[in-house]
Amino acid sequence: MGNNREEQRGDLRKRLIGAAEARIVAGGLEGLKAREVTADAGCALGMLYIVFDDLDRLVLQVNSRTLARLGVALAAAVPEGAAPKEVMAALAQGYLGFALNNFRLWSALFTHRLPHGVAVPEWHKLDHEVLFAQIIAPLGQLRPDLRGAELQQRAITVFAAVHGVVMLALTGRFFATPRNALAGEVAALVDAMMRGLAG
Amino acid sequence: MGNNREEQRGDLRKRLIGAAEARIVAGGLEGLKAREVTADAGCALGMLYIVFDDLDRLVLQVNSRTLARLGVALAAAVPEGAAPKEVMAALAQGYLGFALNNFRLWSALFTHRLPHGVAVPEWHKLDHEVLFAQIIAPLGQLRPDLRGAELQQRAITVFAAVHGVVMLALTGRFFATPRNALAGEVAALVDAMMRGLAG
DNA sequence: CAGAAGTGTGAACGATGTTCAAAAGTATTT
DNA sequence: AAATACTTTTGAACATCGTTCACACTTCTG
Repeated sequence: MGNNREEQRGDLRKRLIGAAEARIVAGGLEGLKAREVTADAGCALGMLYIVFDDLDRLVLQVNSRTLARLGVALAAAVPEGAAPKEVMAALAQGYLGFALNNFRLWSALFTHRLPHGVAVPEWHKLDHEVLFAQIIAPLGQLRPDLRGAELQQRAITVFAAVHGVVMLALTGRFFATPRNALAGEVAALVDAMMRGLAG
Repeated sequence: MGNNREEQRGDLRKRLIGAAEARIVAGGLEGLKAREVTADAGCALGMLYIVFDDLDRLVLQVNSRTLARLGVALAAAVPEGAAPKEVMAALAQGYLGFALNNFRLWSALFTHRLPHGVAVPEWHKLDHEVLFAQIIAPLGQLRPDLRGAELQQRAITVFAAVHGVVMLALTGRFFATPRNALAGEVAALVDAMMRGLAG
């Protein structure tokens, strides 16, 4: 328990982020209310707007934590010394697994929007590198002709394709992809992309 | 101009949908306000809740119109008598073009959410078939082993992959895919998927 | 034309994010 | 230790939403 003011402020910061995360896990992004989260954290309503600028910035903090956890989960999903194609397949399945196991936190990453005209802070943008960082190396092996910005861009595209399949299956309210078919579809997509790329 | 009550009600319905569409085009989904849209349509606030159940149902009507237009745009994007791979490439570019040219209406298709526990009406679900309907035939030619539900499922996956790339590039607030690189990335993705599938 | 039935209205309600004057707490000075 | 200046916290008040519903108005019926 911190004694001086800085430590107490830091404590409150953590309590607010934790409470917000719990509320999102329990009821999704739209279940996050300023009054509830401050009550959970044991502070007055106004403190939220002193510690963070507004509710949106608090969500950004939760999202950054989720991204960090996602990075760890992806790294853990790749077997040691696997071939590039196997790394890709493992990363895709790891991504799908994380989305399934942390559905509401993962969903908040992509459904949260800042108000019009408000830019995403730079520190938060950088946290999104985990989404494609581990794709770059194996993709570079499959496509030695791609380098630097081009390679990174293609890695983003590969991620986006897998993400699209997972996203539409899990949050799309139209044509339902059955859960038991989802892993197979993701595998088929990655396999096709990799075979086509390496072709 | 309708004279009897049914016709007047139908007129109001159309005016409300048109006004809602215009508001979404002008300011996105979150720029759609009940008071503004009823003022635009020239009726009292309460009429919105008599003609439609609530604001969400009105958005569903706008989205259905957008989907219908998307279907037309996709059909127009495919050249006569093209080979399956070319049809796929043309559909993907057509989809990207529609998203770019109708950004806010297209965006509303995927960012709009119903409240927790409210199911999407069946008639609206069916309107989403245009998203993958035209993919089925060429995909079936490339993969004669896939049939029926499996083929349709794979078509959905192919659409979802392309959609993911377009979505993240256009609405993702992280890693920006430059606009001039987007068409090339989509083309590369479709090419890789098709080569891998047919391989 | 009187009354019944149906239709349209917009003030009022409840929920929500945000602000800010005042209260409570802490540090500094005398 | 008391008085004063400064900082931190509080929660009532505000503005903006979607939504409702008692009432006014219109149209049909006898």
